[in-house]
Amino acid sequence: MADSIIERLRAGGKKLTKARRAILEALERSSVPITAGELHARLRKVRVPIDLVTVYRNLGMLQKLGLVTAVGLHDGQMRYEVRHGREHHHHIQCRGCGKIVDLMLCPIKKLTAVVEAKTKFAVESHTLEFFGWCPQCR
Amino acid sequence: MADSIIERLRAGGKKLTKARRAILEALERSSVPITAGELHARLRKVRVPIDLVTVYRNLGMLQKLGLVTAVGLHDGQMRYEVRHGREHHHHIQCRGCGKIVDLMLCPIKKLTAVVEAKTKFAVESHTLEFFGWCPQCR
DNA sequence: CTCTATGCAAATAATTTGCAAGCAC
DNA sequence: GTGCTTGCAAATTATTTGCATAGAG
Repeated sequence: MADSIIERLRAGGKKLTKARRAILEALERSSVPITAGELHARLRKVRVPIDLVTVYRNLGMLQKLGLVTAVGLHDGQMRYEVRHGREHHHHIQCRGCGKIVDLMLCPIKKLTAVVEAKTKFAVESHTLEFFGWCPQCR
Repeated sequence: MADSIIERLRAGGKKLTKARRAILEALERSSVPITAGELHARLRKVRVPIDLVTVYRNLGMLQKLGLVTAVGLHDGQMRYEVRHGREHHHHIQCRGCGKIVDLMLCPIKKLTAVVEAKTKFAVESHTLEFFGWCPQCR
């Protein structure tokens, strides 16, 4: 796990517990965003006796620190992925099998100024997700 | 309420009930997406005695028929807006007061071909939401 | 009349909160 | 030691489902 993550935790007055370390490592292992439940299941499979509540609490905290990003794919639950040290990107999910694929692109940056001019809002973030049918399902 | 909506309902084997008409009218009155709960509250305020369950069931059905669109703004609940007869667009929500404003723009159409080429998915839809701070809250 | 729609109660599912005990620093 | 953390139980919130009755076409 990157040193800078530990620094960011310290800067937020957070401690590096066993549970927390396991959560961060599991998140870093995943190439696509996963739900709190999936994360919890993966940890238990590796014999990390952790409570689901702890997973939720840590995901929330990591999000506030900007180390993790939440992704909502409209299926009733949130998914989370490491943000720290990874490039900003978006996703596409298959309507058939639910598979998620990273899309290493973002056409929004140039648009932010337009949005700010139109709305007078100070744009802080955005979400962009695609839905469709993967090669196997279509 | 537009005739074509009634036609679309009929085409789907749906009836035009009092509750359904009220839901559609309330949705058409709203300029921004609203939650099932908000919709329910507005109907009761106008003395339309309808059950929350009926609201949910109708929103789900209208979505399947393509008459309504679901918008997820990452705050634990879905919002819905009329799609039929309105132009495709996106939204921005204030992190402070929660206010939602329509953004009549969409930079994604041109991008769809790129995404399809990259992923081999057949892209069906997308979501794009902005978050930031409105003039009053920043 | 027939089939869809609704209300009411109850069930799910995801996520959050309270509190006492545990662990990092 | 002291304060952040965790586990366990319980509460919340959003949404869904079962079933008998009511209503549209």
